[in-house]
Amino acid sequence: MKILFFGTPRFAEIILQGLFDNNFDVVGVVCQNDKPAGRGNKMKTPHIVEIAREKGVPVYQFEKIREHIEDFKAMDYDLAVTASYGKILPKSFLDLKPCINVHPSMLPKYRGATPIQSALLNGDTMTGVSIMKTEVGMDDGDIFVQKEVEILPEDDYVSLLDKLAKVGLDLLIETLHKIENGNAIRTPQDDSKATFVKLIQKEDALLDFSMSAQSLVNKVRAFCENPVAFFHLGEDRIKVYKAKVANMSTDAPVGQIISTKKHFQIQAADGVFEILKCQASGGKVMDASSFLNGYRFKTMAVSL
RNA sequence: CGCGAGGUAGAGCAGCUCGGAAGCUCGCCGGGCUCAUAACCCGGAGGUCACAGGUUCAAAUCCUGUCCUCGCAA
Repeated sequence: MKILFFGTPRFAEIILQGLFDNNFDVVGVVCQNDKPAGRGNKMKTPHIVEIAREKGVPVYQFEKIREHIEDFKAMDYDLAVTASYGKILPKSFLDLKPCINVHPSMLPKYRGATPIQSALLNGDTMTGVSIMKTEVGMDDGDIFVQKEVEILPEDDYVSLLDKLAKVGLDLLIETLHKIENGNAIRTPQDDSKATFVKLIQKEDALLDFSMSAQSLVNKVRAFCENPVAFFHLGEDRIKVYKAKVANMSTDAPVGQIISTKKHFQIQAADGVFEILKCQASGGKVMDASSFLNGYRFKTMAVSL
């Protein structure tokens, strides 16, 4: 069975690599265009391109899928597989050949672009992965199989994504075999239970200390890779990569920095938020003790 | 040529404006105090101040070039 793979970021990389490792016949990889990124706005090629090229698999970076329907018609493949491709596939493409999708949530919960972050933000203790038929609608196709995955308190976006991708790979392989053998069964989603999650904006990552300490920690966990939770301290912007709820209570006002000696602690609405790993503008990411060793506090209250 | 910050001991920083004996916090090693400790006290090791040129009696500090790291914006 010849597979045409669609996907761009890390989640897709893991799935694609897994397909290669299990000797699936991937005949092409479609991913997003090179984009100007970082300092100097140099063009950056998605990392998945390297993974594909290592295997000698052709890579297609189409700006608009619907303008390349003829190209797809000319390709020799049996099934399209998508894994966080990042764009909605047009009906004209979906009508060509069957297409299935790996979605990191227990559909119909968390349809949309940010299921992993949303589960963390909401403090969920369980999430999962679904393999489904790709349809024109947003993540609303029939489900082949799905499996729950536990979210541990210490999980963050990166660790959870890795877990979900691995489970997703297993489920995908299982489904591919069933499709090949003609015994795949799929069941419709219960649309009445569907929930949707939106793209993340940079401002969503601002830490508002009038929220609970746990929800602040959840924000840090959800955004640890991008855009990274942050707050303003005087003129500086501090990005927080890792944090926990400190087991203590004070009567300090919200946003007050409680300790800068051994611990970097800030008062939140209902408790104390402790920073474990952070970064100031222009500086490197460092653990709290290193940060506190050198940082010169000009103010002891977070700008709200 | 998008805007900006920075490279000084194992880590994080000050010193640079106004050139003139390398400092601070933490860690590490040794000793002391303590019922005890992430606490406290005393002592110690550890740095060609990113690299290369230049100016100077003298450069971490001034000038020129190179390499590297990072924040913002897209």
